[in-house]
Amino acid sequence: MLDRNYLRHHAAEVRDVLKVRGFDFDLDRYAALESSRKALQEETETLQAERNAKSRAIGVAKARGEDIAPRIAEVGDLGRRLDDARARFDALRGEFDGFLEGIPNLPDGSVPPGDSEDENVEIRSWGDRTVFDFQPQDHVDIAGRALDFAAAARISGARFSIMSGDLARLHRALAAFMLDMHTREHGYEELYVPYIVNADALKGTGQLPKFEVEQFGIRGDENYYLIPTAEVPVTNVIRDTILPADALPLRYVSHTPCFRREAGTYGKDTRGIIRLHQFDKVELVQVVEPENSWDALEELTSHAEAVLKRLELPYRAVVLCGGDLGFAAAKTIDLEVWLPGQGRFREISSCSNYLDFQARRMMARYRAGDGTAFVHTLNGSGLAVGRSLIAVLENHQQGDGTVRVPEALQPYMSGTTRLRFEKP
RNA sequence: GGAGGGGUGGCUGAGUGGACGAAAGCACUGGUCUUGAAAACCAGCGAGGUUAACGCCUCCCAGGGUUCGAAUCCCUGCCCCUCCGCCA
Repeated sequence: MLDRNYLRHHAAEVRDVLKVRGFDFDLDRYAALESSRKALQEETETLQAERNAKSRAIGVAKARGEDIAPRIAEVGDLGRRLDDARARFDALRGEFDGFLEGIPNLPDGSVPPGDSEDENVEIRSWGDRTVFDFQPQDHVDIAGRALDFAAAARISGARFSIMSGDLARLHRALAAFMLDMHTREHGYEELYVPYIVNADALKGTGQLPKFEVEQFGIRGDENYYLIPTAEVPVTNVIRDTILPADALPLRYVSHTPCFRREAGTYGKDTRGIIRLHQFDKVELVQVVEPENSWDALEELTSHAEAVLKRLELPYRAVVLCGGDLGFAAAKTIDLEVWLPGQGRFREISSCSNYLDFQARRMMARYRAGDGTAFVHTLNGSGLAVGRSLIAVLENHQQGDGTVRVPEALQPYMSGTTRLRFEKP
């Protein structure tokens, strides 16, 4: 949610900045809503003030033992007029709130223009694209019988998977490794959180009301949803709170499954486990003082990068262009890992600074000097576990059909250095 | 699932339908005193909206209702606690 007060004085500027992300801010509608708001608020509050004054006078008169009947008569239809004004004001406010909730965050000045991911800008890269002296396979062929889509389809449907044996174990090892690294080396506190959240939580982080179709709702209960990312429960930990200044920064890491409808992606990434309705992710969340959030974005991104390096996976970092930027983010740096099976870089982490956009929706504040101020929130994948699994399989495959277990993962695999998966 | 008891500021906790955004204590901030600190004393101290400002408005879990007037009375929901039952 944008700052209403800022919007009031910089509406035209906001419209121009939002063009960077291809959002059309309706200045006329905004002006109309704002002027109605002002008129209705004034009318309502004037009537309230009048009612308060008269009621108070009745109280005083009664205490003195005077006859209050004439005073009550004087109130007349004030109550009805007030109810009427308030009803109109409430209706307008609902409309206004809906309008404001639908406005995405302002992109930072450093966000490059562009309409699609093709216009994202690479800012750095690490490692060389893996080369093979044999014909590399993709993760589906490497994993062989350890990946069962047919059974998953029978149980659940398309875009689900079942992993077995060493593959399931490798998946678990990746998550455990990431959690340990972030808690022991990067100063994050591990959180175990609910996988089902209410609508307010999703509203707080910005998935609702605009992206309802991408969420899995719980049947029979409009208010409950499966989490699309740990960002939702973890960031909402601070909803409706005023944190003491010395509590910041908060650094949380959480491993959860993520559930996404993947609406609008039919026919895309249908092979393998690149895009599923359910996948695991280790998520990093930071809550910081406003002046530190840009440094925090760099830091958080470097924490995610550290995982890729330790797993010996070549990657590049790109800044998302305006058109590719998520609704709530002011700036996002994606980490893309090299996938030999696809011959291209694919997103494996998305690190964003939301500034006070989420904090404003969540009413998450801290004590700053005399008063309170909204915190800044950030998050990033550290990393997506399923895609990390793909990357390990494809980058560390050997000519003899085995997969080398990177040294960092070996302690989590009882020292195993090579994996061999049964072929169908 | 059954029975009962509760939700009031950062915390504890008073609050009779009328001067209550709300006693008191703790915590916190400033001051006096002190070589310094502690103690004591004095003062300040919830959040949000709106306004150029004075001010006005809203908020005592949430939503309805009664009333000239609701923290207070009524209804519904949510959450917490205790006991019983069930359960991993």
